[in-house]
Amino acid sequence: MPTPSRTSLSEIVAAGLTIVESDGVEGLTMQKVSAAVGVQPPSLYKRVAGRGALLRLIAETVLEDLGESLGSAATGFDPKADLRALALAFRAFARSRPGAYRLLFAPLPEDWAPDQEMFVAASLPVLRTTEALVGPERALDAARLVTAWAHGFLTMELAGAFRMSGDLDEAFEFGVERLTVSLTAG
Amino acid sequence: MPTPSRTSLSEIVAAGLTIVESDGVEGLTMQKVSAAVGVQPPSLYKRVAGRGALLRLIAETVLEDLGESLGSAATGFDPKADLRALALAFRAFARSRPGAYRLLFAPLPEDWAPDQEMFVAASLPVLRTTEALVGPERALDAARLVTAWAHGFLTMELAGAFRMSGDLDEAFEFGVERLTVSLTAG
DNA sequence: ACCTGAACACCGTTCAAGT
DNA sequence: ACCTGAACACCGTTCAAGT
Repeated sequence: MPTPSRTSLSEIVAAGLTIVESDGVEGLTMQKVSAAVGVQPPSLYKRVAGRGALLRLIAETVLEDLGESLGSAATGFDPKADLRALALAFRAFARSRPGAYRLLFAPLPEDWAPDQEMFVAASLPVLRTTEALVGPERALDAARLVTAWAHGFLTMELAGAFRMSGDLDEAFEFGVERLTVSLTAG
Repeated sequence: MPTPSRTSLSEIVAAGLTIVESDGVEGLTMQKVSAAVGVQPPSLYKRVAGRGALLRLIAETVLEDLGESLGSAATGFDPKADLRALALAFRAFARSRPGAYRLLFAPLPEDWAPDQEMFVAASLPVLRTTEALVGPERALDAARLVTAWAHGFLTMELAGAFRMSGDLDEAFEFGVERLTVSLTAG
């Protein structure tokens, strides 16, 4: 006699996302997730291979959201304006969902990092913009320069790693400007 | 009747550093540490407040090492050459000790992040170099641009986040060059 | 087919008891 | 003064048993 389903994979992922945001990656436990969806911990394993697999699913969801944010930030008309818009969208995303953002680059247990292609897909708007700026030859190097800077900046901002003195907004704008210059002067 | 000490704080930290390097931050358990120094887990609490405190001590050790690496990379004579040397030293450090490097920016449990001033101290060579390049006014913004890029690049390189196509060494050199240009053209 | 309780191997941490 | 074993509250995960 079949037992009626009391939860679903998407509900589990959604609950996990909420927990990651409030308690961080370390705070995501199968027990919290199971409690959030109204089930006992062992039942989760009917839908998810384990904690690592769940973290990957959550991270992939976040990557999709990030990709959408970036995708709608770039217009495709003015590459210099797009570069700035992408940077601002990136920062806005990380600041509004710091837990989710941190998950993307957190050292996940046992090779549960999200699929490589999902990172590529999410950063496609950046690659298109740098291609418009520096041409196809250097587009990838330029995209790496920009994304590395943006990611590093946000990681350090979220970690409070440079709250020394000075305005962080200004520091970010400084970065955008100089990067834009360096990619258009070449 | 006093029991003879069977270990020491420095031995514990050293053992922890080794474990972080081999097993990652998540892999550092008090049990592994205690086994490595030849003691029972509860004994560690005589010298260290807990796992978080130990991680902080380890991270501070790593920060000191990084600061030394950076400090000996810059000569102080040629700021442009120093910037490149700093970037290469930074990358060499992260690649030779990825576990230790990752620890620096890992989300540590409960506010156990290393002291703010230790980050500042470690990155002082970068600040001195950018000051020589762009002047005292913009030195901090410029240092943040460089360190954010370098940190972001290494985080993504270590995470395998952009092993797509293309040469990573080349991408790194591209970044150094463009950043140097952007900081000397202003 | 899905859920559950019990169980196992692991955690961090506390504490009374030993020397 | 330092160490230990026992204990506690928590983990992730497996599995036999229920419906």
